[in-house]
Formats: sequence, structure tokens, C-alpha cells
Amino acid sequence: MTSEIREQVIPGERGPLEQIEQSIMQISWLAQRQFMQLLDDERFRLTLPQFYTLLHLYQIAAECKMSDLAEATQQSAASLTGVVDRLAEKQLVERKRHPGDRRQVMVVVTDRGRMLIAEIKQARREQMQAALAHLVDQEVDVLIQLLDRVLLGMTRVLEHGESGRWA
Amino acid sequence: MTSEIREQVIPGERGPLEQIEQSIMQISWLAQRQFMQLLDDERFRLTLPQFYTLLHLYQIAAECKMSDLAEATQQSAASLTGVVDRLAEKQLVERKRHPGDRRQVMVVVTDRGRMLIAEIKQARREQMQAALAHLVDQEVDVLIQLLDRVLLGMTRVLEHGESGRWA
DNA sequence: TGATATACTTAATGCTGTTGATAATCTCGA
DNA sequence: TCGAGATTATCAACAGCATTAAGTATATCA
Repeated sequence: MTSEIREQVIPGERGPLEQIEQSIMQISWLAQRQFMQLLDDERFRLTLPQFYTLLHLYQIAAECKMSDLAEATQQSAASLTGVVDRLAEKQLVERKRHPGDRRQVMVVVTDRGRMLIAEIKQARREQMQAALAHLVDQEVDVLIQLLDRVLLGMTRVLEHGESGRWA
Repeated sequence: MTSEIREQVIPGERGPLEQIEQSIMQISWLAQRQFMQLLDDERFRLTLPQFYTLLHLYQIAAECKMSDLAEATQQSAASLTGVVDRLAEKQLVERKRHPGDRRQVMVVVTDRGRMLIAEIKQARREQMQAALAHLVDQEVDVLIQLLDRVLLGMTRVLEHGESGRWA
């Protein structure tokens, strides 16, 4: 039914890939908006860039230099400086100097930061589960696999795209 | 294998729903970041809120009052005023007064705005297709259906949540 | 040593988000 | 008809972040 269509992309048409693209974009917008409001809660008081920056440090569980952190979170170095400033003010991360190369600034998440991330992840889980509650188990399994493949494709294109920029 | 787990949600566990939630959040962040860069192209020069506001007007293909537009795009009324200001400056939308209730401001997309949306949708399609190119046809079909259901769940929770806010 | 490259920060500007106040208009009861 | 209160949108002040360009410190290497 849907074969052949993906090869030759007709500009004005609404093919299956375009449907996925529209769904992903719409879900992305809603998810980020809802999450933004959650992060604004008095318990957290984080912004989206602050959260994703902190999350990356939490996930890698190691020091990370500024440029790598910027790359991983898709922010410019200039933006990241301010984001890390505010995270450091709240004592959620710490800045260190790389002993070998004193130009590099290494960032690590603190215990305080780790605790906050755990709290936020829990709150977000509850939020998202309300939206996913009507899926049955088998759908969940399939969705997990498909989303993983989408994510893989997106990160791969990011890496191989001309310095992360398209079009 | 995954039955029973969804009913009783164990806080610290990493269940299948949590996996979906993490994938969706990560995809959302990446998709919005990449799209932000695309919109920054000299051909478009739009921001994300500007695009989604314009897109909604394009999709409903009718006048829309400010409060409905704010609701639909998940922005505060105060933010939206500025967004519409800038869209109007670029002559992508027009403001009108509602004849019956002169408090209401009605917004419509212009021809210029429609053309720009069409261009952006085309560019975005190409961008996204690079990321989805490695999915096979059957996966595409399944993914479409699952994403639709996720989207349905998210919008439903939004509507029935306490005035769009959670936690 | 001195030129160049690298890593990060700073400065300036615009957009957006939040909150609270304000202005204009409508509704409805007295 | 008048006026109190509700509704709708905007404004004002402030913080965060994106972008760009310039600046500082350090490293590398001829």
C-alpha cells in the first residue's frame, strides 16, 4: 500500500512520512510546553535548557567539558555559559578547571542536582503516564522500538549533517 | 512480559512507559532544536512560537480570537500579544475587531503567511525524511497509528487537566 | 619566541515567558 | 439608565535564552 511512495517524494503530497513528521512535531511542541509548565513548579524552578543540561550531566555521570555539553544539548557555547551560570548559582552543578588543559572548563552535577533530577523525572513520569494510559501493553512495546529508531535516525542526521544545520 | 506493570507504577523503576516517556522527551527536545535552526534560515526568519501560531491559523483556515489562539498554541495571552505583533509586522497575519463583541481581537493568516507556511512545511518534510529514511513501510504505518494515539492522549489530558496545568 | 588555533566568556540585541496592572467593552441587575 | 462586576486583550517590568561579534586566556607549533 505504501511502497514506492517514500522513494520519490512529491512536494505537495501528504505521504505517510509527512504524517509522521507532523505528528512528531505536534507532539514535540505539546510535550515541551507541558514540561515547561511542570518545571516552573515551585519545587523545581528550572527552565527547559537548564533541565536538559542538568539531565545530560546526570546521565553521563561524569565531568563534561563545556563544548561537549553544548554539542550534546544542542545549545551554542554562548548560551550554555549563562545556563551553567544559573545552575551553578543554584548549586546544582560545579565548574572545575581541567588540570591538563587550563582552557577547558569541566562541569559536574552535584548531589543536590542529582536529587532534583530524580524528583523531576518522577513528576514527569506521572504526567506522561496520564497521556499514555490508554495504550495497551503490546502497543507500548512496539512504540518503544519505533521511537528508538526514530531517535537513532535523528541523532545520526544531526551528527552527519553539515555541522548540525540543515536546509 | 510487560503485563501487570502498567497498573501498579513503581516510583524508582524503569518500566516500559517510562522508556516511552524518555524517548518522547528526547525526541521532542531534538526535534524542536533542529526545527528552530531551520526556522532561523534567511528564507523564513521565524521563531518557534511564531511558527506554531501561524500554523494554527493556517490549519483552521479561519479567523481566530486571541484567547482561542493562546489556548490552541499553549501560550499565555500576554506572550501571544507580542508574537502576533511580530507576525503582523511581517504582514503574515492581520488583526481585526469582532463586529459583535468589540473586546475580541480576531486574527487571520494572510496570503503571504500561507505561502511562507507552505515553504516551511516543505523544508521541514525534507529535514525529517532524512531522519526517518531508514524505517521500512510497515514500521511507518504502525508508527503513524501509535503517534496519533499518543497525541490524542496528550491533548485529552491537556483539556481535562486542571486548566492545562499539572503536578 | 611569536603567530595561530582553541576554549570559553562577555556584550549587545531581540524574542519569549511570567506576573501583575490597566484599558476597553460587555452583561446584568437595580 | 446606571453602575458593579466579568471578560478580553494589552502593557510594563523583569528574567532567561538565542544569536552574533568581540574579547581573554591558554595551548600548540614553526
